[in-house]
Amino acid sequence: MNYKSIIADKIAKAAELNVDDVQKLIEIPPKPEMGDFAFPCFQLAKVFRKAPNLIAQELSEKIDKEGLERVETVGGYLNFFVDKASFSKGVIEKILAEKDVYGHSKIGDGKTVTIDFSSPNIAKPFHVGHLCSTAIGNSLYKILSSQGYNCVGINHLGDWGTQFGKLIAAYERWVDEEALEKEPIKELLRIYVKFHDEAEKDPSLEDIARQHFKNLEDGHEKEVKLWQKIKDVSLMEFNRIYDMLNIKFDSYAGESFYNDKMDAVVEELKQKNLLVESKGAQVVNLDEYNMPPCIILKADGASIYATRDLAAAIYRKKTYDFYKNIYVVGMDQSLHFKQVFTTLKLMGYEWADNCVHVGFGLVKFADKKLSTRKGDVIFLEDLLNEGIARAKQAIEEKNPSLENKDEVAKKVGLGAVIFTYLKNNREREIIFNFDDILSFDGETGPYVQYSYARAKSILRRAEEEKFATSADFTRLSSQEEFELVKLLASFNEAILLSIEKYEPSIVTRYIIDVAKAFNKFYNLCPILSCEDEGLKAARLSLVEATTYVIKNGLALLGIDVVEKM
RNA sequence: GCGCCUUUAGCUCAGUUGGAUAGAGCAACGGCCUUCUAAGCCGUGUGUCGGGAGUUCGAAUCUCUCAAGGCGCACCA
Repeated sequence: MNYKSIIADKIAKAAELNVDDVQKLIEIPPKPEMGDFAFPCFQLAKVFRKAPNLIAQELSEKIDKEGLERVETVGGYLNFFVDKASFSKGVIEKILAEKDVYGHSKIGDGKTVTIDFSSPNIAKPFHVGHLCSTAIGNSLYKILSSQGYNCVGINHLGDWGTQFGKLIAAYERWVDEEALEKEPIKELLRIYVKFHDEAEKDPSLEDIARQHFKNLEDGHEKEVKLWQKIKDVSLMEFNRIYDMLNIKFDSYAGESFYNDKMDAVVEELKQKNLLVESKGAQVVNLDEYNMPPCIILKADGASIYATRDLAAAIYRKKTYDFYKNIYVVGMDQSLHFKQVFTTLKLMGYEWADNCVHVGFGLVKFADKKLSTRKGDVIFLEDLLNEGIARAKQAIEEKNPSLENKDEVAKKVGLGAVIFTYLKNNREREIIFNFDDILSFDGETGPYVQYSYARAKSILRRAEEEKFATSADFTRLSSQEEFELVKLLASFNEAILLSIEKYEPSIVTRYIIDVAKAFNKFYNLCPILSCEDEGLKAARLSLVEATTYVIKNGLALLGIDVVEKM
C-alpha cells in the first residue's frame, strides 16, 4: 500500500478517470515546499476543453482530503501534502517489521533469470576491466533475487577457442614450470605475449596454433591434458578474487562445456535451411536485418564464438526455462549479440526476444591502452589490495582505537571499489584512475558505510539506556525528518526501476540519497539528547529504519556494512 | 563508408520516461567538534544542457541534421 496509489485513487474518483492513467502522470515535485506529490493537469486540458489551472482548481475542491494535510494548486499543478504523522508512522513501522527483507517483493516468483557475467578468459589475468561485468552481474543477481526471481549465475568461462592453440604452442616452447607453479597467470601471460611477438616474425606459428586447437577439439590426449592443467591453475586464481568479493556462481559451464553441443546446432541450422557457404565458411545470412552474416563454422571447419553462444542459449532455455536470459558483456560486443539473437529468432525460437545484452562501457586509461597481448594490464587484485591498504591507512588516521581494523579495512576498501564501478550509468566509459576509484569523500561507498556506522552507534547507545517510551510520530515534523522518511518509503520503487533498466546504478544513487538525507537529519536533529521522550523514540525508530535500508541497499550491490569505522 | 554508444558547471557525473527557477560530488574559499563517530554538516561561485532546425501549452529529455570522441563492422572472444 503506497501513497502514490492512494492519491491516484482520489484523483481518479474526483476527475472520473482511469486510476492507472492517473498514476502514471503523478510526479514528485522538484522541491519539497511544493508538496509531496503533484498531478499536472495540462494533458487533461484537451479532454475537458478547459484551462489546466481551472481543472486543477476544480479538482482540488472535489477531492477527498482524508489522510492529506492539504491540497494546493499552482498554475496547472495540483500539489498534495500528505499527512506527515500517519505517513511516517506507516513507513517506519513497515520497515521495522520487515527488517532485512524491507524493499523485497515477490513479483518475480516462479520466474527464472539466467545471468551470464564475469566470464573471464582462462590463462589471462583478471584485470580491472573485468570488474565491470563481475560487479554489475553480481548486483543484478542480488537485485532480481530480492524481488523473488530465481536467478542462475553463470560464469561463462573463456576456456575454449584458438587462443588455446596459441597457449599450447607457447607452452611447448617457452614455459618455465617453476614460474608456472609460483605465479601461474603471470607465467601464462608471459608466454602468451611471447607467442604474439614471435608470431610477428614467424607467421607459421599461427598455423601451428590452429592445428593445436583443432587437435584439442578432436580430443587429442596431449592437448586436452595441457588445456586441463592451464584451466585448473587459472581457476584457482580467479576463485581467490571471487572469495574476496564474496561472489558465487551457480554454474561454471564455460565455452568448453558446449563443445559437444555445437554439432546439433549446426545440424539444426542446416535443416532449417539457414546455413549458406560464403568464402569457405558456413554462415547465416543476415542481410535483411542490415547486419553482417553470423559465422557458424570457419573455413577450417572449426567452431567460433557465435556457434557456442547459440548452443549455450539453447541449452539454457532447455535446462532453466528462463524468463529472461541476461548477458553482462561489454558494449563492444553488441553487434555479436544482435547477430546471435537474430539467428535464434530465425531458427524459430520466440524466446530469443527474452535474451538481453546488458552492455557496459570499457575501462580505459588516460595515457595508455589496456592490451593483454602486450602484457600491459593492471590486475584487479592489485586494485582491491590498494583499496584495502588505503582504507587501513584512513582508519589509522581517523579511528586508531577501532577493533578488528583489518576486517573493517577490507569491507571499506572493497566497498569503495565496487561502489565506484556501480555508481554511474553502465554505458559510460570508466577512465581508470586510482584516486578516483579509491576516493573516500563525498558520494562514495565509505560515505554510505560511515552513515550506517554512525546510525548504529546511536542505536547501541540507546540500547544501553534501556530506552522504552513508545514513539510519537506526530512529533516528527521537521523537513529533514520527513525528507528521510519519504526516501525510505521509495526503496522498492528504486529497485523496480533498476530492474526495468538493468541498471544497478539506480540503486547506488538511491542509497547515496538516503545517506545524504540521514546525515542532514543527524546533524540537525538531536536524537539521544532530545528531551521529548516521544519524539526521541520516534527519531530512534527513524534511525533504525534507515540502517535497514542502507544495509539492504548495499547488500544489493554486493557491499557489506560495518558496525563501526 | 555503414551501425551502436557518448556529449550537461573547471573535473567526474545525476536528471524520476515531455513538466515548475537544470542538480550533486570533487576541486577552491569561509564557517561548525566541552552535545549522538568531522570518512560528517552548513554557506559562497560557475552553465550557448555539443551546434542548428522542427514537433507543442511546455524540450536537457522526442524527430531531423551537422560536429566531436569512443566502439563495432566475416573466420579472435
